[in-house]
Amino acid sequence: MLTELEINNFAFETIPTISVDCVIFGYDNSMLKMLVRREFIPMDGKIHVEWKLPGNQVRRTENIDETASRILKEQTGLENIFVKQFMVFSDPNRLKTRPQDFEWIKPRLKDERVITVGFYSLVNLSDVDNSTLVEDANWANAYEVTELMFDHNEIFDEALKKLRYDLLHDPLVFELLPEKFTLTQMQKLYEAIFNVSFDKRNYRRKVNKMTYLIPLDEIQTGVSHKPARLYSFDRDIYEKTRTERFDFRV
Amino acid sequence: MLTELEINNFAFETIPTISVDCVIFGYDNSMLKMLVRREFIPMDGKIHVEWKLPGNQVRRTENIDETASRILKEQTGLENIFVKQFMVFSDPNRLKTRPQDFEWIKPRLKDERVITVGFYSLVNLSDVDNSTLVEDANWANAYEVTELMFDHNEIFDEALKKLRYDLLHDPLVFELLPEKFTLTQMQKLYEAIFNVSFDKRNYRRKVNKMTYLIPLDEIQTGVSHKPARLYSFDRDIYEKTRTERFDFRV
DNA sequence: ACAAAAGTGTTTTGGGTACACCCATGT
DNA sequence: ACATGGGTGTACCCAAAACACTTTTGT
Repeated sequence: MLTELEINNFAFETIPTISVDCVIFGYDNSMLKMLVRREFIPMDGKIHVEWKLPGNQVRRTENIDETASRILKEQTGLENIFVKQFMVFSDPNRLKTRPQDFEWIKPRLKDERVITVGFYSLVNLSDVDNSTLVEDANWANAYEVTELMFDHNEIFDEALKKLRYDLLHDPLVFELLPEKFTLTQMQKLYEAIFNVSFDKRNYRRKVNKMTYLIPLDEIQTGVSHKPARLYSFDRDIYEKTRTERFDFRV
Repeated sequence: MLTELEINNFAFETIPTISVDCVIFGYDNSMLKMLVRREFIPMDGKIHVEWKLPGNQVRRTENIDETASRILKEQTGLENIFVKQFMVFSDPNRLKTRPQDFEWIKPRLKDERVITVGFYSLVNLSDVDNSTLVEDANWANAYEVTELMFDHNEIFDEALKKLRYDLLHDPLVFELLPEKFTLTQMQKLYEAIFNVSFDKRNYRRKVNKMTYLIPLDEIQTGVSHKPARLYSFDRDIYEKTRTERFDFRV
């Protein structure tokens, strides 16, 4: 029989040699952003300032999706957000390519060899209460990512590739849009993530065929131009009408 | 200074809490197959006969792709074969859902919690010397997979999904075809893997646009019908002419 | 009246799909 | 001569892409 303390200790205990790193994408004002964390590393008599992806170790009681959701909650305060694993990074020297990186992580390790699972996630920045954002966190422009610790630039590159692929095949856009949105907001979001631009008429013809995009009896307010109609996404209709060969490409 | 023995021990030492499992697909005679291994598990006074995917632990000196290639070499004798990671399986209870599974793996564990990385691979069965095939290994019909140990049925299902997806986007078919092949052999291969059939004329019109499919001045011999022209795959031309939006779909 | 974004149709081009017959070879 | 798979062309439909003007609102 375990005491309550022992049970708690077990619940929070992490397993060695594996971790989870998250690329958290956010969208705001036509810009695609990503969350990075700052670390101060004292070494050789000076303080190194470095940036990294948020990450953590895996607890004995959770699967890796739960680890990723936990990281997301810690960093953004948000729960029930879509997270998706996309690749494992396992270079035996991945923690040791730069001395300051290893200096930072050494006291946190149970084993010097750690394999990490990359996750990406999508949040709507208007949902994030930036006043509660962890102090050393920052939303960086996803197209101007600076040098990150460890293999985190490689992890980011793969995340962006996978995000783009998945957006073409799953209704992920709606994770980033508000409940009610205009067709132009939706178009701008695709354009930001793919760094391209679409013809408005062709774009609208295409999305008008999507039966799960519901036109509401409601229009924009507070804009100094012709107000646009609002739409919402009906996940039930989407699930019922999606076909095996469905191509979400816009 | 380490002795040679100590260096060797380190080289073969494996890391805890992570493993690699391989779904090895093989093609032969219009059939898609997969490699499974038999295990005999004595428990409760009887011998359980169970099947599982080939898998192994990760050595301290290798990355997970090297682990997968090593498993492939052990099982099929083949080297330099394409292997691809597709998903991580991390349910905290994945080793314990059936008592006989855990009984088998228990003596092999450094830690009761193991997260596994799923890989798939493709081999041409005419390249495999079946006389050297490990005794307890068997090429099973990929469309009639029986119950496997642990979460290996789930791993297989995901592997087949990923294989099909990748075949539509990368020149993977050529891993399964001989050096020189006919267009019908290629078509039959797609049909076996996707479990569908294509119209011969439409299929040929499509592949004729692929500039990296080189028609040879050579035809089939030893067949009792009009001999077909042989083709080969030119990877250089493929790499040079492939575009971002290229769609390999047939 | 002006600025700013909403909204709307037509034409051209290329790919997907459906469909049936003759050809070259071995036996 | 026959059986077997090899090899070919045409017509229809639909989706993608290119392209410009009018409408509605706030200021």
